[in-house]
Amino acid sequence: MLQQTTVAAVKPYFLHFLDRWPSVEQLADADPQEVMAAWAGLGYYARARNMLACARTVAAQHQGRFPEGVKALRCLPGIGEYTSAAIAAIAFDEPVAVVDGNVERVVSRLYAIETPLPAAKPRIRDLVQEMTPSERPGDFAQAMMDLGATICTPKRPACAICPLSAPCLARAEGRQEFFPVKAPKRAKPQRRGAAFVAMRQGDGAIWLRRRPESGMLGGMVEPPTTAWSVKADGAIGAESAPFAAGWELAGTASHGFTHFDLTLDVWRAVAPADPQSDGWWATPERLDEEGLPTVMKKVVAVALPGIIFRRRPGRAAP
DNA sequence: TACGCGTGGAT
DNA sequence: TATCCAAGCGT
Repeated sequence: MLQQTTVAAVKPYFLHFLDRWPSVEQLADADPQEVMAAWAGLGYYARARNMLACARTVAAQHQGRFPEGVKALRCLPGIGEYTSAAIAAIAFDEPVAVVDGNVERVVSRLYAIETPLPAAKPRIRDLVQEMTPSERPGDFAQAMMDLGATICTPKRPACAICPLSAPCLARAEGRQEFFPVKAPKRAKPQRRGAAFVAMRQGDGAIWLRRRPESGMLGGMVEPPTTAWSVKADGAIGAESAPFAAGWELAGTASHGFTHFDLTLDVWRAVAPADPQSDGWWATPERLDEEGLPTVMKKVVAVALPGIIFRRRPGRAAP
């Protein structure tokens, strides 16, 4: 959960998952759709699929206990170089280099590394491996990460109280804010599409479907949307709807993803009882449990201004 | 190696 | 408002 995600965002999800699936075996036996719904709002949904696959592997092939050693850990789904090293060092006392974004920043300043990231990663990993003590390597790893998170921060690092200020080469030159050097990132393209929110007469249930397992929002629930194409001028027409109905334009929903910005035209209609399309009806009370990703909650909110999503772990309803 | 992959808080 | 960035991974 903590991969590329802050502790504050993760905490309520983590507590809920531990409560709902307290052991590796229980998670391994979980309903995948329920796991995806429980992850909704946390982002990077491949992590949820990987975590479930990881639990199944640990349960089936390792008697429900995580294997010791970075190499065995590294073979598990969703556990890469950082996570395998963190588990090995913190849980199994293995003196391996644990390098996350915080440590990259600390070390790049400590040695004033001019090579841009991510090209500098191998060099940083070697330096951290040299620094890692054989005694309490897990505490060392967490101390380095916490140093980066609380003192050696991206903006305005607190060098005055930093235990590494004396040997820090960047600090000596007064250039700490210029590290780490990063490769330039490309501009975010704009994309456009349409979403179709169909309501059933009577109970106001909404027509939903599940997205393909791979790709954007893989395995997540949505009101039907078109493909998201390179931005064109003007609204996308109701002829793109998954079924015929009295579609009317309700507005637009915008959402920024990591690598593009999306604008969706939101169409609304009272639909036939049987749309003759892949999907299912979800009543307003059930919408929370369906676990819509954030962009889809925005879509529904545009179509139905009265709707309120409650179960966003740890956050007030919008 | 470079890119695809979410979301929300801080500045 | 715009930008950055967070306990990265898989392909």
